[in-house]
Amino acid sequence: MNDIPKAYDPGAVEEKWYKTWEERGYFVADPSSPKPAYSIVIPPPNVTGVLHMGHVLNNTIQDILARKARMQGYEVLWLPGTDHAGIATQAVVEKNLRKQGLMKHREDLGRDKFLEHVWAWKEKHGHIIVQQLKRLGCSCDWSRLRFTMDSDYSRCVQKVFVALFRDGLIYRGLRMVHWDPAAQTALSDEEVEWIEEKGHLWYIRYPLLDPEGRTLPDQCIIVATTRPETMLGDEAVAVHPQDHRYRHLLGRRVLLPLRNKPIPIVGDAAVEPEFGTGCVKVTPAHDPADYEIALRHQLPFTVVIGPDGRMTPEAGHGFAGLDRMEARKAVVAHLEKLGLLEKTEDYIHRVGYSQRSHVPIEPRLSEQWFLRYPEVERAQRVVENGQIRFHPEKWVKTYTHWLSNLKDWCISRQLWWGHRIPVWTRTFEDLAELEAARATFPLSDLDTAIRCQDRTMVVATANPVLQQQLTRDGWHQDPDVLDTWFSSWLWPFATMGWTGQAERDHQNPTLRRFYPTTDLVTGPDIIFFWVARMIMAGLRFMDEVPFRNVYFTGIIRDKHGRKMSKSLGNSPDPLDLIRRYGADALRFGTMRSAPLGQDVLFDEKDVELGRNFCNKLWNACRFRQLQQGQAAIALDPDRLTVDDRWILLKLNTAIQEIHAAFTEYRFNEVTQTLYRFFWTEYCDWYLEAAKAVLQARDVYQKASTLGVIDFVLDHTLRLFHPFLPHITEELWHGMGFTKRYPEDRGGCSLMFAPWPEPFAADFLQRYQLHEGVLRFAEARYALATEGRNLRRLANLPANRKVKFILRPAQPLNDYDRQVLTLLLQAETLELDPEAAPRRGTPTCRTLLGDLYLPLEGVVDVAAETVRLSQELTKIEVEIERLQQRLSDSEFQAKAPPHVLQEHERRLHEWRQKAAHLRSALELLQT
RNA sequence: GCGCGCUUAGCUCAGCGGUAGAGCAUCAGUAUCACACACUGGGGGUCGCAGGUUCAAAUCCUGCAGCGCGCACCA
Repeated sequence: MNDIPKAYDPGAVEEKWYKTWEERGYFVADPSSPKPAYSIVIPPPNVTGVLHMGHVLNNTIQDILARKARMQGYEVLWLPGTDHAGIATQAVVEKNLRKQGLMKHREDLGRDKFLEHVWAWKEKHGHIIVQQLKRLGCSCDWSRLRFTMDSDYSRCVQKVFVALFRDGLIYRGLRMVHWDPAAQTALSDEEVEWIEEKGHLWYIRYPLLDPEGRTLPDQCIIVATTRPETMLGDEAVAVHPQDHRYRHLLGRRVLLPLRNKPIPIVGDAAVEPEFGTGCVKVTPAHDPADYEIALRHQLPFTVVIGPDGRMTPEAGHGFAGLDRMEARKAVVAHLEKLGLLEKTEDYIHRVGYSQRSHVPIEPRLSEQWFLRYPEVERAQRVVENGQIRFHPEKWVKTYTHWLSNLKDWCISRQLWWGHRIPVWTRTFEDLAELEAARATFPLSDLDTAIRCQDRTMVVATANPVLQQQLTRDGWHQDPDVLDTWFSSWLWPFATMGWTGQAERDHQNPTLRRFYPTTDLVTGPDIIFFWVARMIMAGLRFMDEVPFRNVYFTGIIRDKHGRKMSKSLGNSPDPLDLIRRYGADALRFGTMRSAPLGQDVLFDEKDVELGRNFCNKLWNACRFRQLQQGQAAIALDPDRLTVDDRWILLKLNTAIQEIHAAFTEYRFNEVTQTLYRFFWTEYCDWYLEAAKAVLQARDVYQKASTLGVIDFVLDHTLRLFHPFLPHITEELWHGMGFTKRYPEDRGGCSLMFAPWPEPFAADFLQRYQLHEGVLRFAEARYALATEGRNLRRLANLPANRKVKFILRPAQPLNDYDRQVLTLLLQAETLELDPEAAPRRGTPTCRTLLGDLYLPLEGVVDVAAETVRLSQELTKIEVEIERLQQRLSDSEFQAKAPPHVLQEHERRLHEWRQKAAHLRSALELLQT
């Protein structure tokens, strides 16, 4: 017991307890438990990723919620898992294989071989993030670890696809999509980041042709463009049909420079006459707006930029093969040489970048699969009417705005790593043959949906037998995979074993108990990608919201407010922080600096503070352990000192504040309250005062105080446990608190000890815990501070024992005197109602009386005179202000009585202080 | 352009109608027997600007400015 080390060393303690909890199955959720249910599903991290600060913030919050719920007596399911992260993972593996020289392009290996490599990569790296979450202390039910590419999960994805396909919400079509030339795949609208950039507006002359197709000297139409390289694919020039500058040219043609191709001038209302020259070059295959114009005017689609971002042969000699950015320079150079570049203006515009590969996206015309979102209105309603609550609430607006401006979701990706689209097609010789084939499909198979167009039959199926058969029979399976989010949006129920068969799902104990989940904790950056879509999927397939509350964290930034990124090198490795400071320290520091709804400016200092705090907690318990003597088991009202009552009241206040903060998900406030209570109120004041009893000989009194200490520490450890799970568990056992609780409620582990509740009224009454106690205790603490200041002013070192004299303004008993002596670090404190100071005696006035440091001549008279005069001036200003206030008849008439009283009390206090200062000054002068 | 948020001590933020607060940083002192990852004391703010409401405004209202973030097909 007395060999507890002076400094807390988290390393061994943390690993030991995590292992114990896991081995004893404490994290496992039992659906058959009689307790009420509490559940969270983890936002699945990338399976091959590593832990970053965002994960730390996010998962610490989830762990706090889960651990608190367990203590509150809930059966807790925190369901963990990982995400296959299509583009990111495939890109990493491709890069790796290329580095190893195993391939140049994935086609070199072929689909099956390539996927073997990805799976091998997943097997190799997949456990890393899980291990890291464990190291952080996350109390997930690991027996239920899920992966979005698990076979069960894949079946869910396929079933959902088939169901939506059957309902006509999923369709395939030729569309202009956002194309990522680096990953070479289509993206959804949400995956494009619009970044404002400095660019140019190039004004290009397109020579006008006469009706016979001959060039007309000096007659040109000038178009303005930010992307001159696309002109190689122009098929028209458009003007507003009502624009009288150009109306007469409608129907005429211009000669497309560099390609020497005649193209028409068309009238289209989409053209804004005010912008540029009022003439738009129309590139149907490379611009969404131009695509629409082209459809309206039946223009051809000439593709001049290939899927890899290089110019195609269609771009013509001299350009074909160039990268689009090189082509831009080349086109401008050529135009300049030909004298067709009218002018170049600087221009700030927004360029779409792929969120994944950070290259400019390229609008591209291609066949893709789309989803018309289901349950949109209901999804909007459940958030607006509070069935799902957002914290902070401000995100509701963002959410509903997005939902009311939805476009269909492009769900196909030209990748190999992911859920392959479960669609097989076959084109038959004639309709009769098609009908014959169609008749062979059982209509009762809910996992299969069929659509026919002409002689082509499209079969979407999640039925594995049928899938194999179709492949065997030579049907063609769609080569694309689904957007990763198309699997993530099913996460809350697919992870719980959803099958889509109502009866089976109804029997599923996990779904029954734990769906809908209670809380979701995630970043606002994926409100559209994930949160909104989960709500839609939940409503569609479970007919119930997926969660009751969504807590949106802030984004973790560095201490300068910059986003954390690998290239900036400002992203600390959480595992390194854990090694150096401990997981508890990291958790506490992160939570303490993370206010609700605001970005978190992370500083390693926060973690240091967390470590220091753990050390403080450790030593406070160590101090208790080092005390000899027996502690009272129950608190004895007759033996409680004023300090005991004070700390009990402060504890109650802290519990109340913590409850209030938790109901609003204000985790940083909880940590701040805990910090203040434990460090300032308990350690700095209460423990120091309690030493008066602990150092005395009265064993009964000492037992009582030790009882209070144990009572407070017991509560403190429980309150801290969700934030600092490891150290609190260690101390819970070390202090022997397990003996105070039943086996399943704290006797074996702090994890299941009861969550502290504010004290009941009869408790407060029995121990006489009321306002008056606070006043008196705090007056004594204020006196201590004043006295320490006196000592400081007299330049007396803190360790020099000195005598203080107090002329008491109210009776003080011997216990109070002893406490004050201790708090003042005094040799003695003499209570003398007649005390009259000699000249040059440092003195101050407190609520409890005038305090003297009877050491003449130790004060620097000049300096002290200045200081006191300045203070007097300040006080006189305060008095003046208060007097003015109080003499105002309107204030007298309208201010509530307690405010009036408070002002009068304050005025009295200030006047007392002023009077004392004046006499102190006088004492110095003479 | 529309919407949202922020602006309080050197830094990060609390406070949201009745004497301006915390942590860190800073300055001074301390090896006191829980803790130097500590203790003690101090200094530091006309609460972005301008109006208004009120007996009383950092706090409520209006306008302005600066910063940040969403959303929007003006090439």
